Amino acid sequence: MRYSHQRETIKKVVYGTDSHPTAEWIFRKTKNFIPKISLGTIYRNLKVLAEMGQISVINDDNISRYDWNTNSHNHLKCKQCDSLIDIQLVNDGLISNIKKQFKFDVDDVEITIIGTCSKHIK
Amino acid sequence: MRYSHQRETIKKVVYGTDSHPTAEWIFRKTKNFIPKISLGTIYRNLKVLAEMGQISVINDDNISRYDWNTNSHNHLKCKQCDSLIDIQLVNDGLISNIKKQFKFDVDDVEITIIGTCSKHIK
DNA sequence: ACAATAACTAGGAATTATTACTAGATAATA
DNA sequence: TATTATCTAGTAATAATTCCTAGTTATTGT
Repeated sequence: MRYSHQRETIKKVVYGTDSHPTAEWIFRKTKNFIPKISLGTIYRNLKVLAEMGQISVINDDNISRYDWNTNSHNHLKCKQCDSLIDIQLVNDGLISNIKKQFKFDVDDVEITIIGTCSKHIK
Repeated sequence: MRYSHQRETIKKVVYGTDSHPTAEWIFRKTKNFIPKISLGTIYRNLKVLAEMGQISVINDDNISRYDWNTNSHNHLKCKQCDSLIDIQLVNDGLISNIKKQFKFDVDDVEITIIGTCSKHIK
């Protein structure tokens, strides 16, 4: 893996937000630093960064979002403003329970809680 | 909403499997009954069936899968064979806890457990 | 049963997100 | 500094899904 200015810049952009941005958003932001960067470069580097475990990919309504936070965590998804909020749920017994009950080796637990965030509740 | 032979057939196809099929799979199956049906008709009717609450939509790796089971339930997703297995986890306190802790009105809790299913564990 | 009509369909074009391809640019190395 | 393997920009291709339209069909009132 060779150093690349593009990849480092993309990484900084992802690390600079909590907004779980899409590739398109990252593209627009990165263009502020490298105006001639192409969308293909964004996708290719997001993929390798994910493979290297430096960012994680979130699957939201058939579009990929990216997250600097690679620790296993969960999301509140607001239907009204479409935002994703990070939370940390503790599911102590869950993994061993699943393993016992279904003979299923757990790698990851994805929990997304869908509803309405505090901004829209009066 | 008018009766439509196409929609009824699509619904039967979805209700006839536990495999969480994609639109493409449903298209192929439905063609056995209505050879000239078009993919657009499949998508349009899957959408209205979902809006009517007669089927549910699962978001799996940026492709939509459909499920006759509209009760809130969870999935085990096997990395090896890419299958989705229905399970029912009880999260009693979770919803009221989320509401209290984050002032977030919960509509639905999506839990997908990713790993390796029993078929691949010797 | 029949005509009027609003909703539905087939077929294809358009859109969106993403990946693939290629000639030229650039980081690593000797 | 020359070599070379990897990377990029730009563009074409692909995949999933939605949109559009002329023609078809279920429904409703007669």
